[in-house]
Amino acid sequence: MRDTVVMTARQHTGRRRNEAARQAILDSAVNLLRSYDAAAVSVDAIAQDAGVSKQTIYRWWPSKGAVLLEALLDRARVIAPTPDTGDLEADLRLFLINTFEGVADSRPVLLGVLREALVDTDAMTLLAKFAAHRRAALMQIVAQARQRGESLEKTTAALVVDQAFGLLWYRLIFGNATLHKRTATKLARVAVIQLRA
Amino acid sequence: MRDTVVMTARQHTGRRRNEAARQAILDSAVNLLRSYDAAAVSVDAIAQDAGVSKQTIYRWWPSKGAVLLEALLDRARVIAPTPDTGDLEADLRLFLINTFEGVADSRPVLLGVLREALVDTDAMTLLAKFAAHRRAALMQIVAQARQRGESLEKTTAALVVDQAFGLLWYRLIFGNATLHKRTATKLARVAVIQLRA
Amino acid sequence: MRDTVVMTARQHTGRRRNEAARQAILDSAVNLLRSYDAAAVSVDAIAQDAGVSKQTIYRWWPSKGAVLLEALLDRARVIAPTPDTGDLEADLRLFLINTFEGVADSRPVLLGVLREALVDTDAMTLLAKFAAHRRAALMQIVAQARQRGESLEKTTAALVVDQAFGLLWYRLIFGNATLHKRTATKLARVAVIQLRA
Amino acid sequence: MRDTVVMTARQHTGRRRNEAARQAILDSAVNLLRSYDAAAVSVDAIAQDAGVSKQTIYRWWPSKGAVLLEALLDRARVIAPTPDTGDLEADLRLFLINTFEGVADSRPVLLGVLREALVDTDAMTLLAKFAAHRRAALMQIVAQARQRGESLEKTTAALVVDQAFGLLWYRLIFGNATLHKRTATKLARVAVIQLRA
DNA sequence: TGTTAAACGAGACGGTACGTCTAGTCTTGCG
DNA sequence: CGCAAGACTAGACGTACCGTCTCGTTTAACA
Repeated sequence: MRDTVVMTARQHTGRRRNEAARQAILDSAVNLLRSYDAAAVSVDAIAQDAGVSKQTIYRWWPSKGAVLLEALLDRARVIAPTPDTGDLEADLRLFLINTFEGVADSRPVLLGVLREALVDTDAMTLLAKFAAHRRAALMQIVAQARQRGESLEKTTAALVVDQAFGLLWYRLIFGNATLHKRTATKLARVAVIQLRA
Repeated sequence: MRDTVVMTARQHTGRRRNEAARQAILDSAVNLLRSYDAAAVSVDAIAQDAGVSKQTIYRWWPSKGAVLLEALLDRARVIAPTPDTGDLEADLRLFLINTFEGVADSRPVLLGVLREALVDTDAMTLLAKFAAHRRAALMQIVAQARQRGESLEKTTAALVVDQAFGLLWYRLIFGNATLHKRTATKLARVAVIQLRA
Repeated sequence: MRDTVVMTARQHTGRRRNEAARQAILDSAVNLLRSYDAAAVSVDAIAQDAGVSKQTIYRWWPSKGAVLLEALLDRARVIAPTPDTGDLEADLRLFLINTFEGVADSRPVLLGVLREALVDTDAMTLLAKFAAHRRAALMQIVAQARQRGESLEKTTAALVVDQAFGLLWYRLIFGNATLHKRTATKLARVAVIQLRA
Repeated sequence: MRDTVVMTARQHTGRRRNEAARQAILDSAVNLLRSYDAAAVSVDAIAQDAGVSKQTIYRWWPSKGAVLLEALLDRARVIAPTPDTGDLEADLRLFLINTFEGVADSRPVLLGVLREALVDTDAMTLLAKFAAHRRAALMQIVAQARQRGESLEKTTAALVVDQAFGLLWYRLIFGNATLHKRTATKLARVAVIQLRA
């Protein structure tokens, strides 16, 4: 679809994996998740849009969910780095602002991945791993503060982390409120209050 | 009928909706969601398990998601009442404990509903409405405290509410931590701290 | 449908069968068979069009096919009388002309009945009985000639009769040629030749 | 070979149609039509009996009727060849005997096809085409005689042909008389009389 | 320079579920 | 009891999608 006009068709790469095809697949996955109403993202559609055979998809990914997840990660500004400014609230604020921003325009992708994960156990495993990874990143910020001498309870930290990502997912799913920079700022502030209480 | 002069809303004639069938359908929906691997909850399966024709399901619900959602609500010990003890933290604690308890053994049902909602727009509308209703109940607790004279910011309240339900859904989805009574207690405590800060 | 504007609704007749309802049902059956694409003649449609409950249909007829068949017979100019002019060819000609004429604008009805008969054994029994009746009428013409002294073989007569009605149904079904008055005339002529050979 | 010629058409890629599946489907269609009460020939039943997915049927045929028709043709001992013995009556006799024989044990199949054709327009189109083909074959026999110098009217020929096939279908449908070899012989004789009259 | 084997496109296949449609039965309350 | 309204069971219909399975082609790497 995208290729019809300009490109002279992807080259075969013979025995080696065709990186262009991989990219085209991930692009198509994201595009379809974004453009259509979420439900309409079938593997056939991805394959067709990417100008790729369905088999090529299933050669490299075990399921649709896995494709979507990799598409998410590949694209993911979602993945905010762990800052270390020496100030707990500042670190939290930066992390959350980055995360919220990255997530904002990936909403359909994230929800698509979640949907698939709720259907397919394997996909859920992958997504859960990703979520764990993100929690670890946020925990790391608290750990840094603890290493600087602050006395912060570990149980509380776990709660705060889940509250933060919970807020994120909750609003992504239900769309009841936005995930602005201001929200992130406020969230960082109250998180610090909780942690130090 | 056509002859009668003043029509005060047509009398119901014809066979009435079979309430037993309705209950059987909702029961089966819940049972299947609970017992099997989530994916196996097909409309055919529900119909068969309920000893009902598929048509009877589609006569009363627009889609599978709608059935699951109603099953959820129907059963919902999920739906905790809004307590009013005169103490903010106590109210929050009670509400959250009840909510967590109700949710605990409904996990497969809730995730099934969520899955369907992510596929089916109508189902999502319904689920979102339900979620809004629950948020309102929690907000009500804060409003009660405000009426007792406490000065609590509304924006913060909204954030705290979404954090609480966010935590709930996040842990339901990813299963990374449980939703104990202790968690609810702790959550209530930190929520109060946030609100009063 | 027909009734909405003018009629003031059929009266209930209490314990006795409502003849108006019977007529309305047969009318609707024929109308629907004629107007729509044959396939759309459901019992619900007939009931609705006749302003009648489905149960009323099934109270008096065993199946849809039976309704259609009775509708056919009721309406049936199809049912040509057995003429007796004293001349074999003239009798045949008259009978066939009448039959063809009656059949011409009942094509959708006849095909509808046939369709139903091919699905429903009971309906087929009824239709076969009707067909036998019609064959008997045509045989009667030959019998009359025989009584006038003509020597006509019975086996041949049976063949000629089936050829005539066969032609009729064949052309009704496949629509490959029309059933004009001229066709009837010609058919009568060749039939006589066959019979006297 | 196919390769030697200049190929303008696109090369076939992809998995090729499974001929065994096609055969199995047609076999099952015929078997079910024969064995069960006509009505029980559902697409699901055919698919199951053939060990084939329903989608595979719908991939290749537009409707159930189309499958049944092809099953009929595929099997068709129905399709008698056009003989050319140099004698009109002999040719007719041979053709009709063959046709009757072929038709005899295909009765359920033929009626099944007819039933479907009366429901489904596409199927009717196919069946009508088949019928036209058969009429042409019979007409051919008359044409041969005309070429040998016999003066046979064309209009009469058309009538005779429709009478013959009409007889065939009429008796198939109503089962009022059999389609013996003797019937065919007699039919050929009277047909010749008609044609030469 | 061939030969081999992985990667690829196309696309058929089995399976499972969806939501729709009918036939025929059953139930309720009015007349 | 006849009737209108209309819910109910049973089961077929045709569609959509998943993940698997050929085919025949392309090309990197090896012989």
